[in-house]
Amino acid sequence: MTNPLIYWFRQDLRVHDLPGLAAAAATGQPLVACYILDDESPGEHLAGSASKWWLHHSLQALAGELRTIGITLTLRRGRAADQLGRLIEETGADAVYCTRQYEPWAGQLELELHAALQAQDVSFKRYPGSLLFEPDDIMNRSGQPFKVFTPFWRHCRNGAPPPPPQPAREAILSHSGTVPSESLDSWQLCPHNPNWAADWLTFWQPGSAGANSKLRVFLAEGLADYSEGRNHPARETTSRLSPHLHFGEISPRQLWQQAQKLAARNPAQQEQVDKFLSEMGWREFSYHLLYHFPAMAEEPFKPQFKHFPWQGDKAALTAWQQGQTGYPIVDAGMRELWHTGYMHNRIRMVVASFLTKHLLIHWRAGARWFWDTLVDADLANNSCGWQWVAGSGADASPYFRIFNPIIQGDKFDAEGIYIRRWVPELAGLPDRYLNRPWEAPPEVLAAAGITPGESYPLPMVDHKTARESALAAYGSIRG
DNA sequence: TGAAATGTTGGGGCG
DNA sequence: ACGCCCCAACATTTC
Repeated sequence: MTNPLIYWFRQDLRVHDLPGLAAAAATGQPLVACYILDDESPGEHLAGSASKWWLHHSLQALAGELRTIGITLTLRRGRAADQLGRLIEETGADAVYCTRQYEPWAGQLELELHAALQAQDVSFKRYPGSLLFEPDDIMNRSGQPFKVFTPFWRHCRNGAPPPPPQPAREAILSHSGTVPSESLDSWQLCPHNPNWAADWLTFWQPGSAGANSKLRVFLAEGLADYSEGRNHPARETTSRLSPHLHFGEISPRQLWQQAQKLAARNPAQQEQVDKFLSEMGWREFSYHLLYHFPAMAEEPFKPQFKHFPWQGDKAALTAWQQGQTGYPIVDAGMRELWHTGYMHNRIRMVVASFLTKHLLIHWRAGARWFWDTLVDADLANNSCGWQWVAGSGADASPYFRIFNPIIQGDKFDAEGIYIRRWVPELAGLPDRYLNRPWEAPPEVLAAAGITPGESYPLPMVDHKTARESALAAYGSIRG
């Protein structure tokens, strides 16, 4: 009688193209599939509210998929090390397999588990599966990690392409019999009182099926105009795959392969495909940076930013969070985030620039808010993205690249579709005043039913003044 | 994956 | 015909 093997699901909530799971199946051992809700190991990087909502539904989807191949997903709550130990005791498993994670806390946990399990004669194996390229494989000529995106990505693209996804195989896993499981509902990952996610399932479908459907739609409809269209928040040109990628419901290798296939069939779209792949490249770059520089989530990558004169205006932070800054494009973005758990990437840059530069609020305050409210909250992308905007990151946008929220709105939401959707109190304004309601003549405001300062806030800061203060603040830390 | 300030050029109105 | 001014359009530099 062979001992069972535990496959420990983490941020790899899929069945297909998952090397660790394939390796587990290849052993021929009976399988115990588990997910452990660990509130302790992540420390302050414990999943936020929107992520928890997603996790609930994603686990439900995964359990369903596993069921179709005869496997029951066992749910446990507690420290991963404790729960794995308990499962080993209960089942007599002699091995634990999982997919690697790259967050500093997660890497630390993997090391500890490796030691602890080995001491009990249980083998612990971790496999790649969340990235196109492993961080240890991508180094510059002097053996150091890349700190600039362009050479990083050139290096990745010039080397061997990522291996193609593994073909789907059916019913290769045998289950090890019943192992007691907690109930997903008892974890209460979904919000209630109030249930702010009541309608989220109408636009999100967590799980592999939802991921594949998003990919299909993107390849068929979004990709053709990706390069330009991706900048326009009202267009449905972006893939919206980020939460699916974060939870590992679809593998990046699959995205790579499908996009390349499409370019092979239709060479005219190569430029669009390359752009899409390079966005995946930014994801890789962030993961590699966080892996090599684990302080990235807490500390500025550029040390001089330790002395940046951030301001801690609580009321200003609240106005930003609630989408009440008086700058329509900023407010639209913040409200999209609050209502859907998502924000278009272009607008993320705009609101992040506004928080760190117009309001001079620390990027970590913004990162924390995103962490709690985004369904795609991801430590690598979030930390690197915020540091990029704030100017403190590796290969960051120069500090003085201060987005003008008025011009950004004019340029990327020229017809005002995005603003009218998320800031409906401005819907009656003609396009030319949508991004500058304070300039609208009284009769135009009256016709649109707007009372500045009441139905919609006046700008909380003057753009020109704020820009000058930001430049002065930056001047104070320049070497 | 910016914006604003500054510089340059060239066309048109006009004395 | 010419110089002058204005200004849009574009280019460069500066933050």
